[in-house]
Amino acid sequence: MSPIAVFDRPLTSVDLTIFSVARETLQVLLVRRSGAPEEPFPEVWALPGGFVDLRQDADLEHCALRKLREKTGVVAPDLEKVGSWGSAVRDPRGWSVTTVYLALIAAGGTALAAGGNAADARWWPIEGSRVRERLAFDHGEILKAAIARLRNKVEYTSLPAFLLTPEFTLTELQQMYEVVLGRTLEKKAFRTRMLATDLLEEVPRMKEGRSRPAQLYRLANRRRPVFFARTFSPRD
Amino acid sequence: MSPIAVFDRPLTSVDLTIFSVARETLQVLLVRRSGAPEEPFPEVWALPGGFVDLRQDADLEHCALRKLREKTGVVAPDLEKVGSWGSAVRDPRGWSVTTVYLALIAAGGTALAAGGNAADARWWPIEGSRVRERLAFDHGEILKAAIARLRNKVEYTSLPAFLLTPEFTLTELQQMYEVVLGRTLEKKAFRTRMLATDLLEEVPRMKEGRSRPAQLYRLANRRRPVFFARTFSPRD
DNA sequence: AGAATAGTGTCTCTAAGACAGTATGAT
DNA sequence: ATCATACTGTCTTAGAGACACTATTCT
Repeated sequence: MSPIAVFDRPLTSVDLTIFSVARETLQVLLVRRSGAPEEPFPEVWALPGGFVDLRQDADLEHCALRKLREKTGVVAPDLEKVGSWGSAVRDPRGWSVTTVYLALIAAGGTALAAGGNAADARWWPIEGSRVRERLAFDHGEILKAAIARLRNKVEYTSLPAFLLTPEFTLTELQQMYEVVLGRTLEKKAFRTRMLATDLLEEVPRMKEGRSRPAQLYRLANRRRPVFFARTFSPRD
Repeated sequence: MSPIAVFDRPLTSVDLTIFSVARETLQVLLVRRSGAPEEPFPEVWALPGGFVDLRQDADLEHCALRKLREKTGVVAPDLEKVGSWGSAVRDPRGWSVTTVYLALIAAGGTALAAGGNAADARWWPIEGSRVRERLAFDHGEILKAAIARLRNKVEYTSLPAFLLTPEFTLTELQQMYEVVLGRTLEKKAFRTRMLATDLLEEVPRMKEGRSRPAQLYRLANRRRPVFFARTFSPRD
């Protein structure tokens, strides 16, 4: 094989699908692209992301974490690969490959005001499998795939716990599942299932409200989501 | 944002994890790298793959299909993204990103003799989550992730059907599942489950053998794997 | 007392696991 | 008849779904 010429190298970027829940709706973080006319898709909304910086980024995940920090000021508790998209035509500047990550962040608390172009970052509600706005590049298709991945994974993991503040009630957790999945869940089955794992720890405190107080829980292990049993489950 | 200099572009490749089953063992296709001393990892076994050809390949999946065809002469019935790996150090030639695909091909029938360096392509048995040989680059880690993905997906899809010839018996299908998962399955539950979907179609023929003939089936829809019901399954 | 929300009891239903039993071919 | 393998009957168990019921706070 001959040496690889630089013109054989595609443009390489990272994009992020960052989800949260606000006002009982799944939301995704988008940024508005620069208005400079030499840029593709000027002023069009897009997934946050950007080109890999070979001097700054040790690997793709570091690059994604850096972009996330620059755009939102948060450190993602969970960053998951969604896939990569690469073709000759997805970017008018030439053959390009993007690697896409997915992150869930807690509702409300995040100030988007950190970066320079932060005024042009905002949450968009998911309607079905998309946002109302038409997105730059193939980001509409990518977002669709990320939502599908998220919904699928929520069926059998504790991922939605990352959408909540450190302490929460079972009802709040159930609401996160329901918002992401777009359907209601049965209360008793949900609670039995959640408590059957070692996912949650009671904290010795109740959430007071307008009625009966609710037990507060926190994640027993903040790092990675728990996987629930599924079909063909191994014998023990 | 300033224009992207070519030296900001990582090397970009595609690698394939191609699995089959032979002699009751899951096998992965590996190729031996060139012995030329200026190449990294000379004569070391590696996943088949190579750099994207910006003039030849329309997109990453076409590139993967081309590599697969060049190495094995088969057209993959199912090509699935596993993920991408990119870092400054995974290739000694510089910052590189590889996108990894997974394919299952039917046992036995495939002649590996197609390409030029075909003598250096062979099936390696999977032992646990790896092959005995030490692989080039980070291909050991990538293979481990691909096997994990495969095993996980087999728990709830009809993927192993792609490991079989067009017509097969339920016992043969069950054996494919058992080999991939590395554990035995209960016969009655397996058959009930398979026949409960519209995955299979009876063909009006039996497989004759040393004992009672077995009903032959084929896939009702050859295109994509079927997904089985799982926890939190939607109400109908 | 009544509203509101937290949390439980319990029945049904489905599908997996276990495993013994029956069916149908070759020899 | 015996062996080998295909295929089924049926009991048990685990967990989801349904849904009514009880519990604890507030006003």
